[in-house]
Amino acid sequence: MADDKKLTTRKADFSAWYNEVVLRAELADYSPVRGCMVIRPDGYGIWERMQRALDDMFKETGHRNAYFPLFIPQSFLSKEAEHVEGFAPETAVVTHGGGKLLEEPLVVRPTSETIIYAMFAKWVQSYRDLPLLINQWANVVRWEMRTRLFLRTLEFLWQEGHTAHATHDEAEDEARRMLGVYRDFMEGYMAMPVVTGQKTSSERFAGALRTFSCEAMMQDNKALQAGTSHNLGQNFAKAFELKFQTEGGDEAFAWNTSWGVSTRLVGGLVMTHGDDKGLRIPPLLAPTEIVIVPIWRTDDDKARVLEAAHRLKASLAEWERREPNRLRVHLDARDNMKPGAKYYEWELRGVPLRLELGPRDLDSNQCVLVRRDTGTKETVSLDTVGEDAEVLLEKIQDEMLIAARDRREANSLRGEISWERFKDVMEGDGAFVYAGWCGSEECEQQIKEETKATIRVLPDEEFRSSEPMQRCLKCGKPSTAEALWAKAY
RNA sequence: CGGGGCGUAGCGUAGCCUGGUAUCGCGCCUGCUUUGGGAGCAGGAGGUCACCGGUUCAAAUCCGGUCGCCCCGACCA
Repeated sequence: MADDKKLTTRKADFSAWYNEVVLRAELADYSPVRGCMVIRPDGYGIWERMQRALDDMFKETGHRNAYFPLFIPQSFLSKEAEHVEGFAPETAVVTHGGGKLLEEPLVVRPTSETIIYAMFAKWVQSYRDLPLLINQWANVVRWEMRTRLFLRTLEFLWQEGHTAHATHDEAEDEARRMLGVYRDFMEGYMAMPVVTGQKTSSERFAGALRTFSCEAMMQDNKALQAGTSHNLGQNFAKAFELKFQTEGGDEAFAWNTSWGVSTRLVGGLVMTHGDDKGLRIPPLLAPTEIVIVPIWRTDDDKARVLEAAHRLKASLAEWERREPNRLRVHLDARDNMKPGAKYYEWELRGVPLRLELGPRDLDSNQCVLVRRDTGTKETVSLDTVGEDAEVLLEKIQDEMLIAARDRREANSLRGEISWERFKDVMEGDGAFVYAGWCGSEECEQQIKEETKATIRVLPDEEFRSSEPMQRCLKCGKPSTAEALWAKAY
């Protein structure tokens, strides 16, 4: 009986643990359609908070939201050679409408570059129309072979930013800027540290000049590509006649960028912070930050504790915290469950702070605050609980990021590494390995075949090792770039 | 698409080999006692045994087929 209440541990089976947490914390459920998922209110609540934060950041950097159609004429996809090659195999295609065969099949968007740049071409005539900075929140469909809740489903929710610029350098700056926005969000809100850098040509987005990525380490030491930003060069502009007149009167193709993050981030959150008790949600993304669990013994106690708990909830919800928005508080007044059972449930659901309130507390005008991340308890006065809770939530947010970064660094390897040792590491517990690379696709490919590890990114300077790499991990020839190797989702 | 596993109540399962009234736990409903780390007792509701066909007096069980899901690989955010 105790057994089916316990989660599979991360150590015993990380993949099973992940599925159980997602299902039992009610983030999502399997749907009647293969490979598709239903995002339940607790999961969607996290996504909504992610959306809100990201959307504000996009607006601050000058972008505006728009919406483009779900259906894309099949011919559009074919206009950019690499793009069609990359995405055609995984598209869903509508061939019939209203019972009739369509003249041209419609692809359900796997991503919207083609239809968006076709529209940009209509809207841009002059350099004065640039830059054009657009974002859309949408669903997309990719017919994947194998799916996993949040990490890879046939349909998923995301945002895709699409911009057009007058010069290569402006586009490059934009792609870089948005990668930075992603990083700020992932670290600041998700408490999920990332390594940023550039993808090698084999991992580059289909149709892009350069792809930049944020890579996060999950608790099984595998990498999760959490967000990408692409400098598309003029590839799509040329395919869709996205031209403008320059200041000097010449005609030129625009330079594009695109960048996106998806509901996959929710999966990343689970695998970054979850523990063997369940989910741990960083306060800034938690739909509920504080759960009040009232405790009573007698009917008299029950009445006065519940009354006090309602008042406490109201006063916490009114608390004028320094950051915008009020404390998000839930009172668990269910009377058919004992407090202990409630504790387990809210721990599973990942609410960052639990507030216990019982007769003894009331008698001394106090309550108990329990942190979900560390399990530590502290007793605080009811007169100051709003401020105490606010301070504690900020602390939890900060310390979750520190803990996640410490874990990543503890599982990262730097410096000279032999090929044999590298293989052992990848066969064993896995790691982020910073190692030299000769720059050849052959070595990259061989390493992937032999170890399943891939180059996640050629890391940006701040992540690179203090000593430059001398030799390629595989072939021993002089290294041309430091690479971050890991197995990936 | 290859390999493996599985479809029995809301969830998890036993039964299948050897055909004969559908098993248990959790959850749910009612009542009483409980409530500071997963409550107890009593009573109760809930099932086209994935689907189609066959064999048989009789099929969850045997035979044939179909569908679906999960896990592991090749593809990918």
